[in-house]
Amino acid sequence: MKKTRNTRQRGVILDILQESCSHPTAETVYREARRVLPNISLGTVYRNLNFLRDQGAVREIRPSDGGSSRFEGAHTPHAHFHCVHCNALLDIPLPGTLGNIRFEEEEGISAVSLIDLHVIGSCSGCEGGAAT
Amino acid sequence: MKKTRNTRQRGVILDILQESCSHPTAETVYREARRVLPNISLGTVYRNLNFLRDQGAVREIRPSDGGSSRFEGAHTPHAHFHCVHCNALLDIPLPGTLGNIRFEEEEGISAVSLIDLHVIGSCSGCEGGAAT
DNA sequence: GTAATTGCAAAAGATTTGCCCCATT
DNA sequence: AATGGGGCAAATCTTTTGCAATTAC
Repeated sequence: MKKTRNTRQRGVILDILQESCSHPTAETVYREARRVLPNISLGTVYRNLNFLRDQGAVREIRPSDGGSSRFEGAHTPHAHFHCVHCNALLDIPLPGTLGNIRFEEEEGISAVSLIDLHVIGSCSGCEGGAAT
Repeated sequence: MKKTRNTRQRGVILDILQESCSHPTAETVYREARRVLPNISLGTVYRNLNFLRDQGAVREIRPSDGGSSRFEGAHTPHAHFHCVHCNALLDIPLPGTLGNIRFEEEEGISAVSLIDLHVIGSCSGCEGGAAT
């Protein structure tokens, strides 16, 4: 395998994700990163996000409502709650019962590597309010 | 509310989705539709897919691995299995236990409108095989 | 007749990539 | 010094949109 280097850019990007709990988009990570490295480019941010994702250091979340990907430092398995009004993304526990389900016994499934659960609704900040 | 019309294009698109079980992309729906309506445009396909989705007649699935959206005729709630090797998308039952979980009791959640469960792994056709 | 809808083509976003230079090892 | 990685900009890909012409009602 090819060896990787510890560049300042990569470190900064990883730091940002590990310290954030807002699940930023690539663009947001970019803006954050520029405060530390004013010359960093968006392409570099994307390349590193993909790299870190492939290494398992970062997780990419694709909102089911069609916005851009959001990222988080990878920690223990959990699910996500997505507020349709304000677009907030919250970590929530992964229901334990999902771990007991033998999806492999379903017709057509051979092995399961990941369970991705998105709960969509309205967050406390937005209450039941229907945003136009 | 504004009134809608039953155009041939819209009907054909809905038919395609209701008869397919492969969860086609917009592009694929477009190719299918052209067999019946050779002049239909991709823009029309997108407009109608969005329209039908908003009416609840069609469901849009955004693969967590970053491909384009896929569509299905809306039927009873179910989850999806996504094969990382061949990209197949299969309907699987939504685990009943999820219905019992009171996500609203989680910190920050006020109301839940939809549960989106994606199980990712390898399908029977691909077995454990690692595709390059 | 009227307004919703289409086809076409251009536009908009998001993400990727080529290329050449620079920095890490 | 060797080469992985960065910066910049152009390219890609998917999806949306403006507009004039068309069609369902």
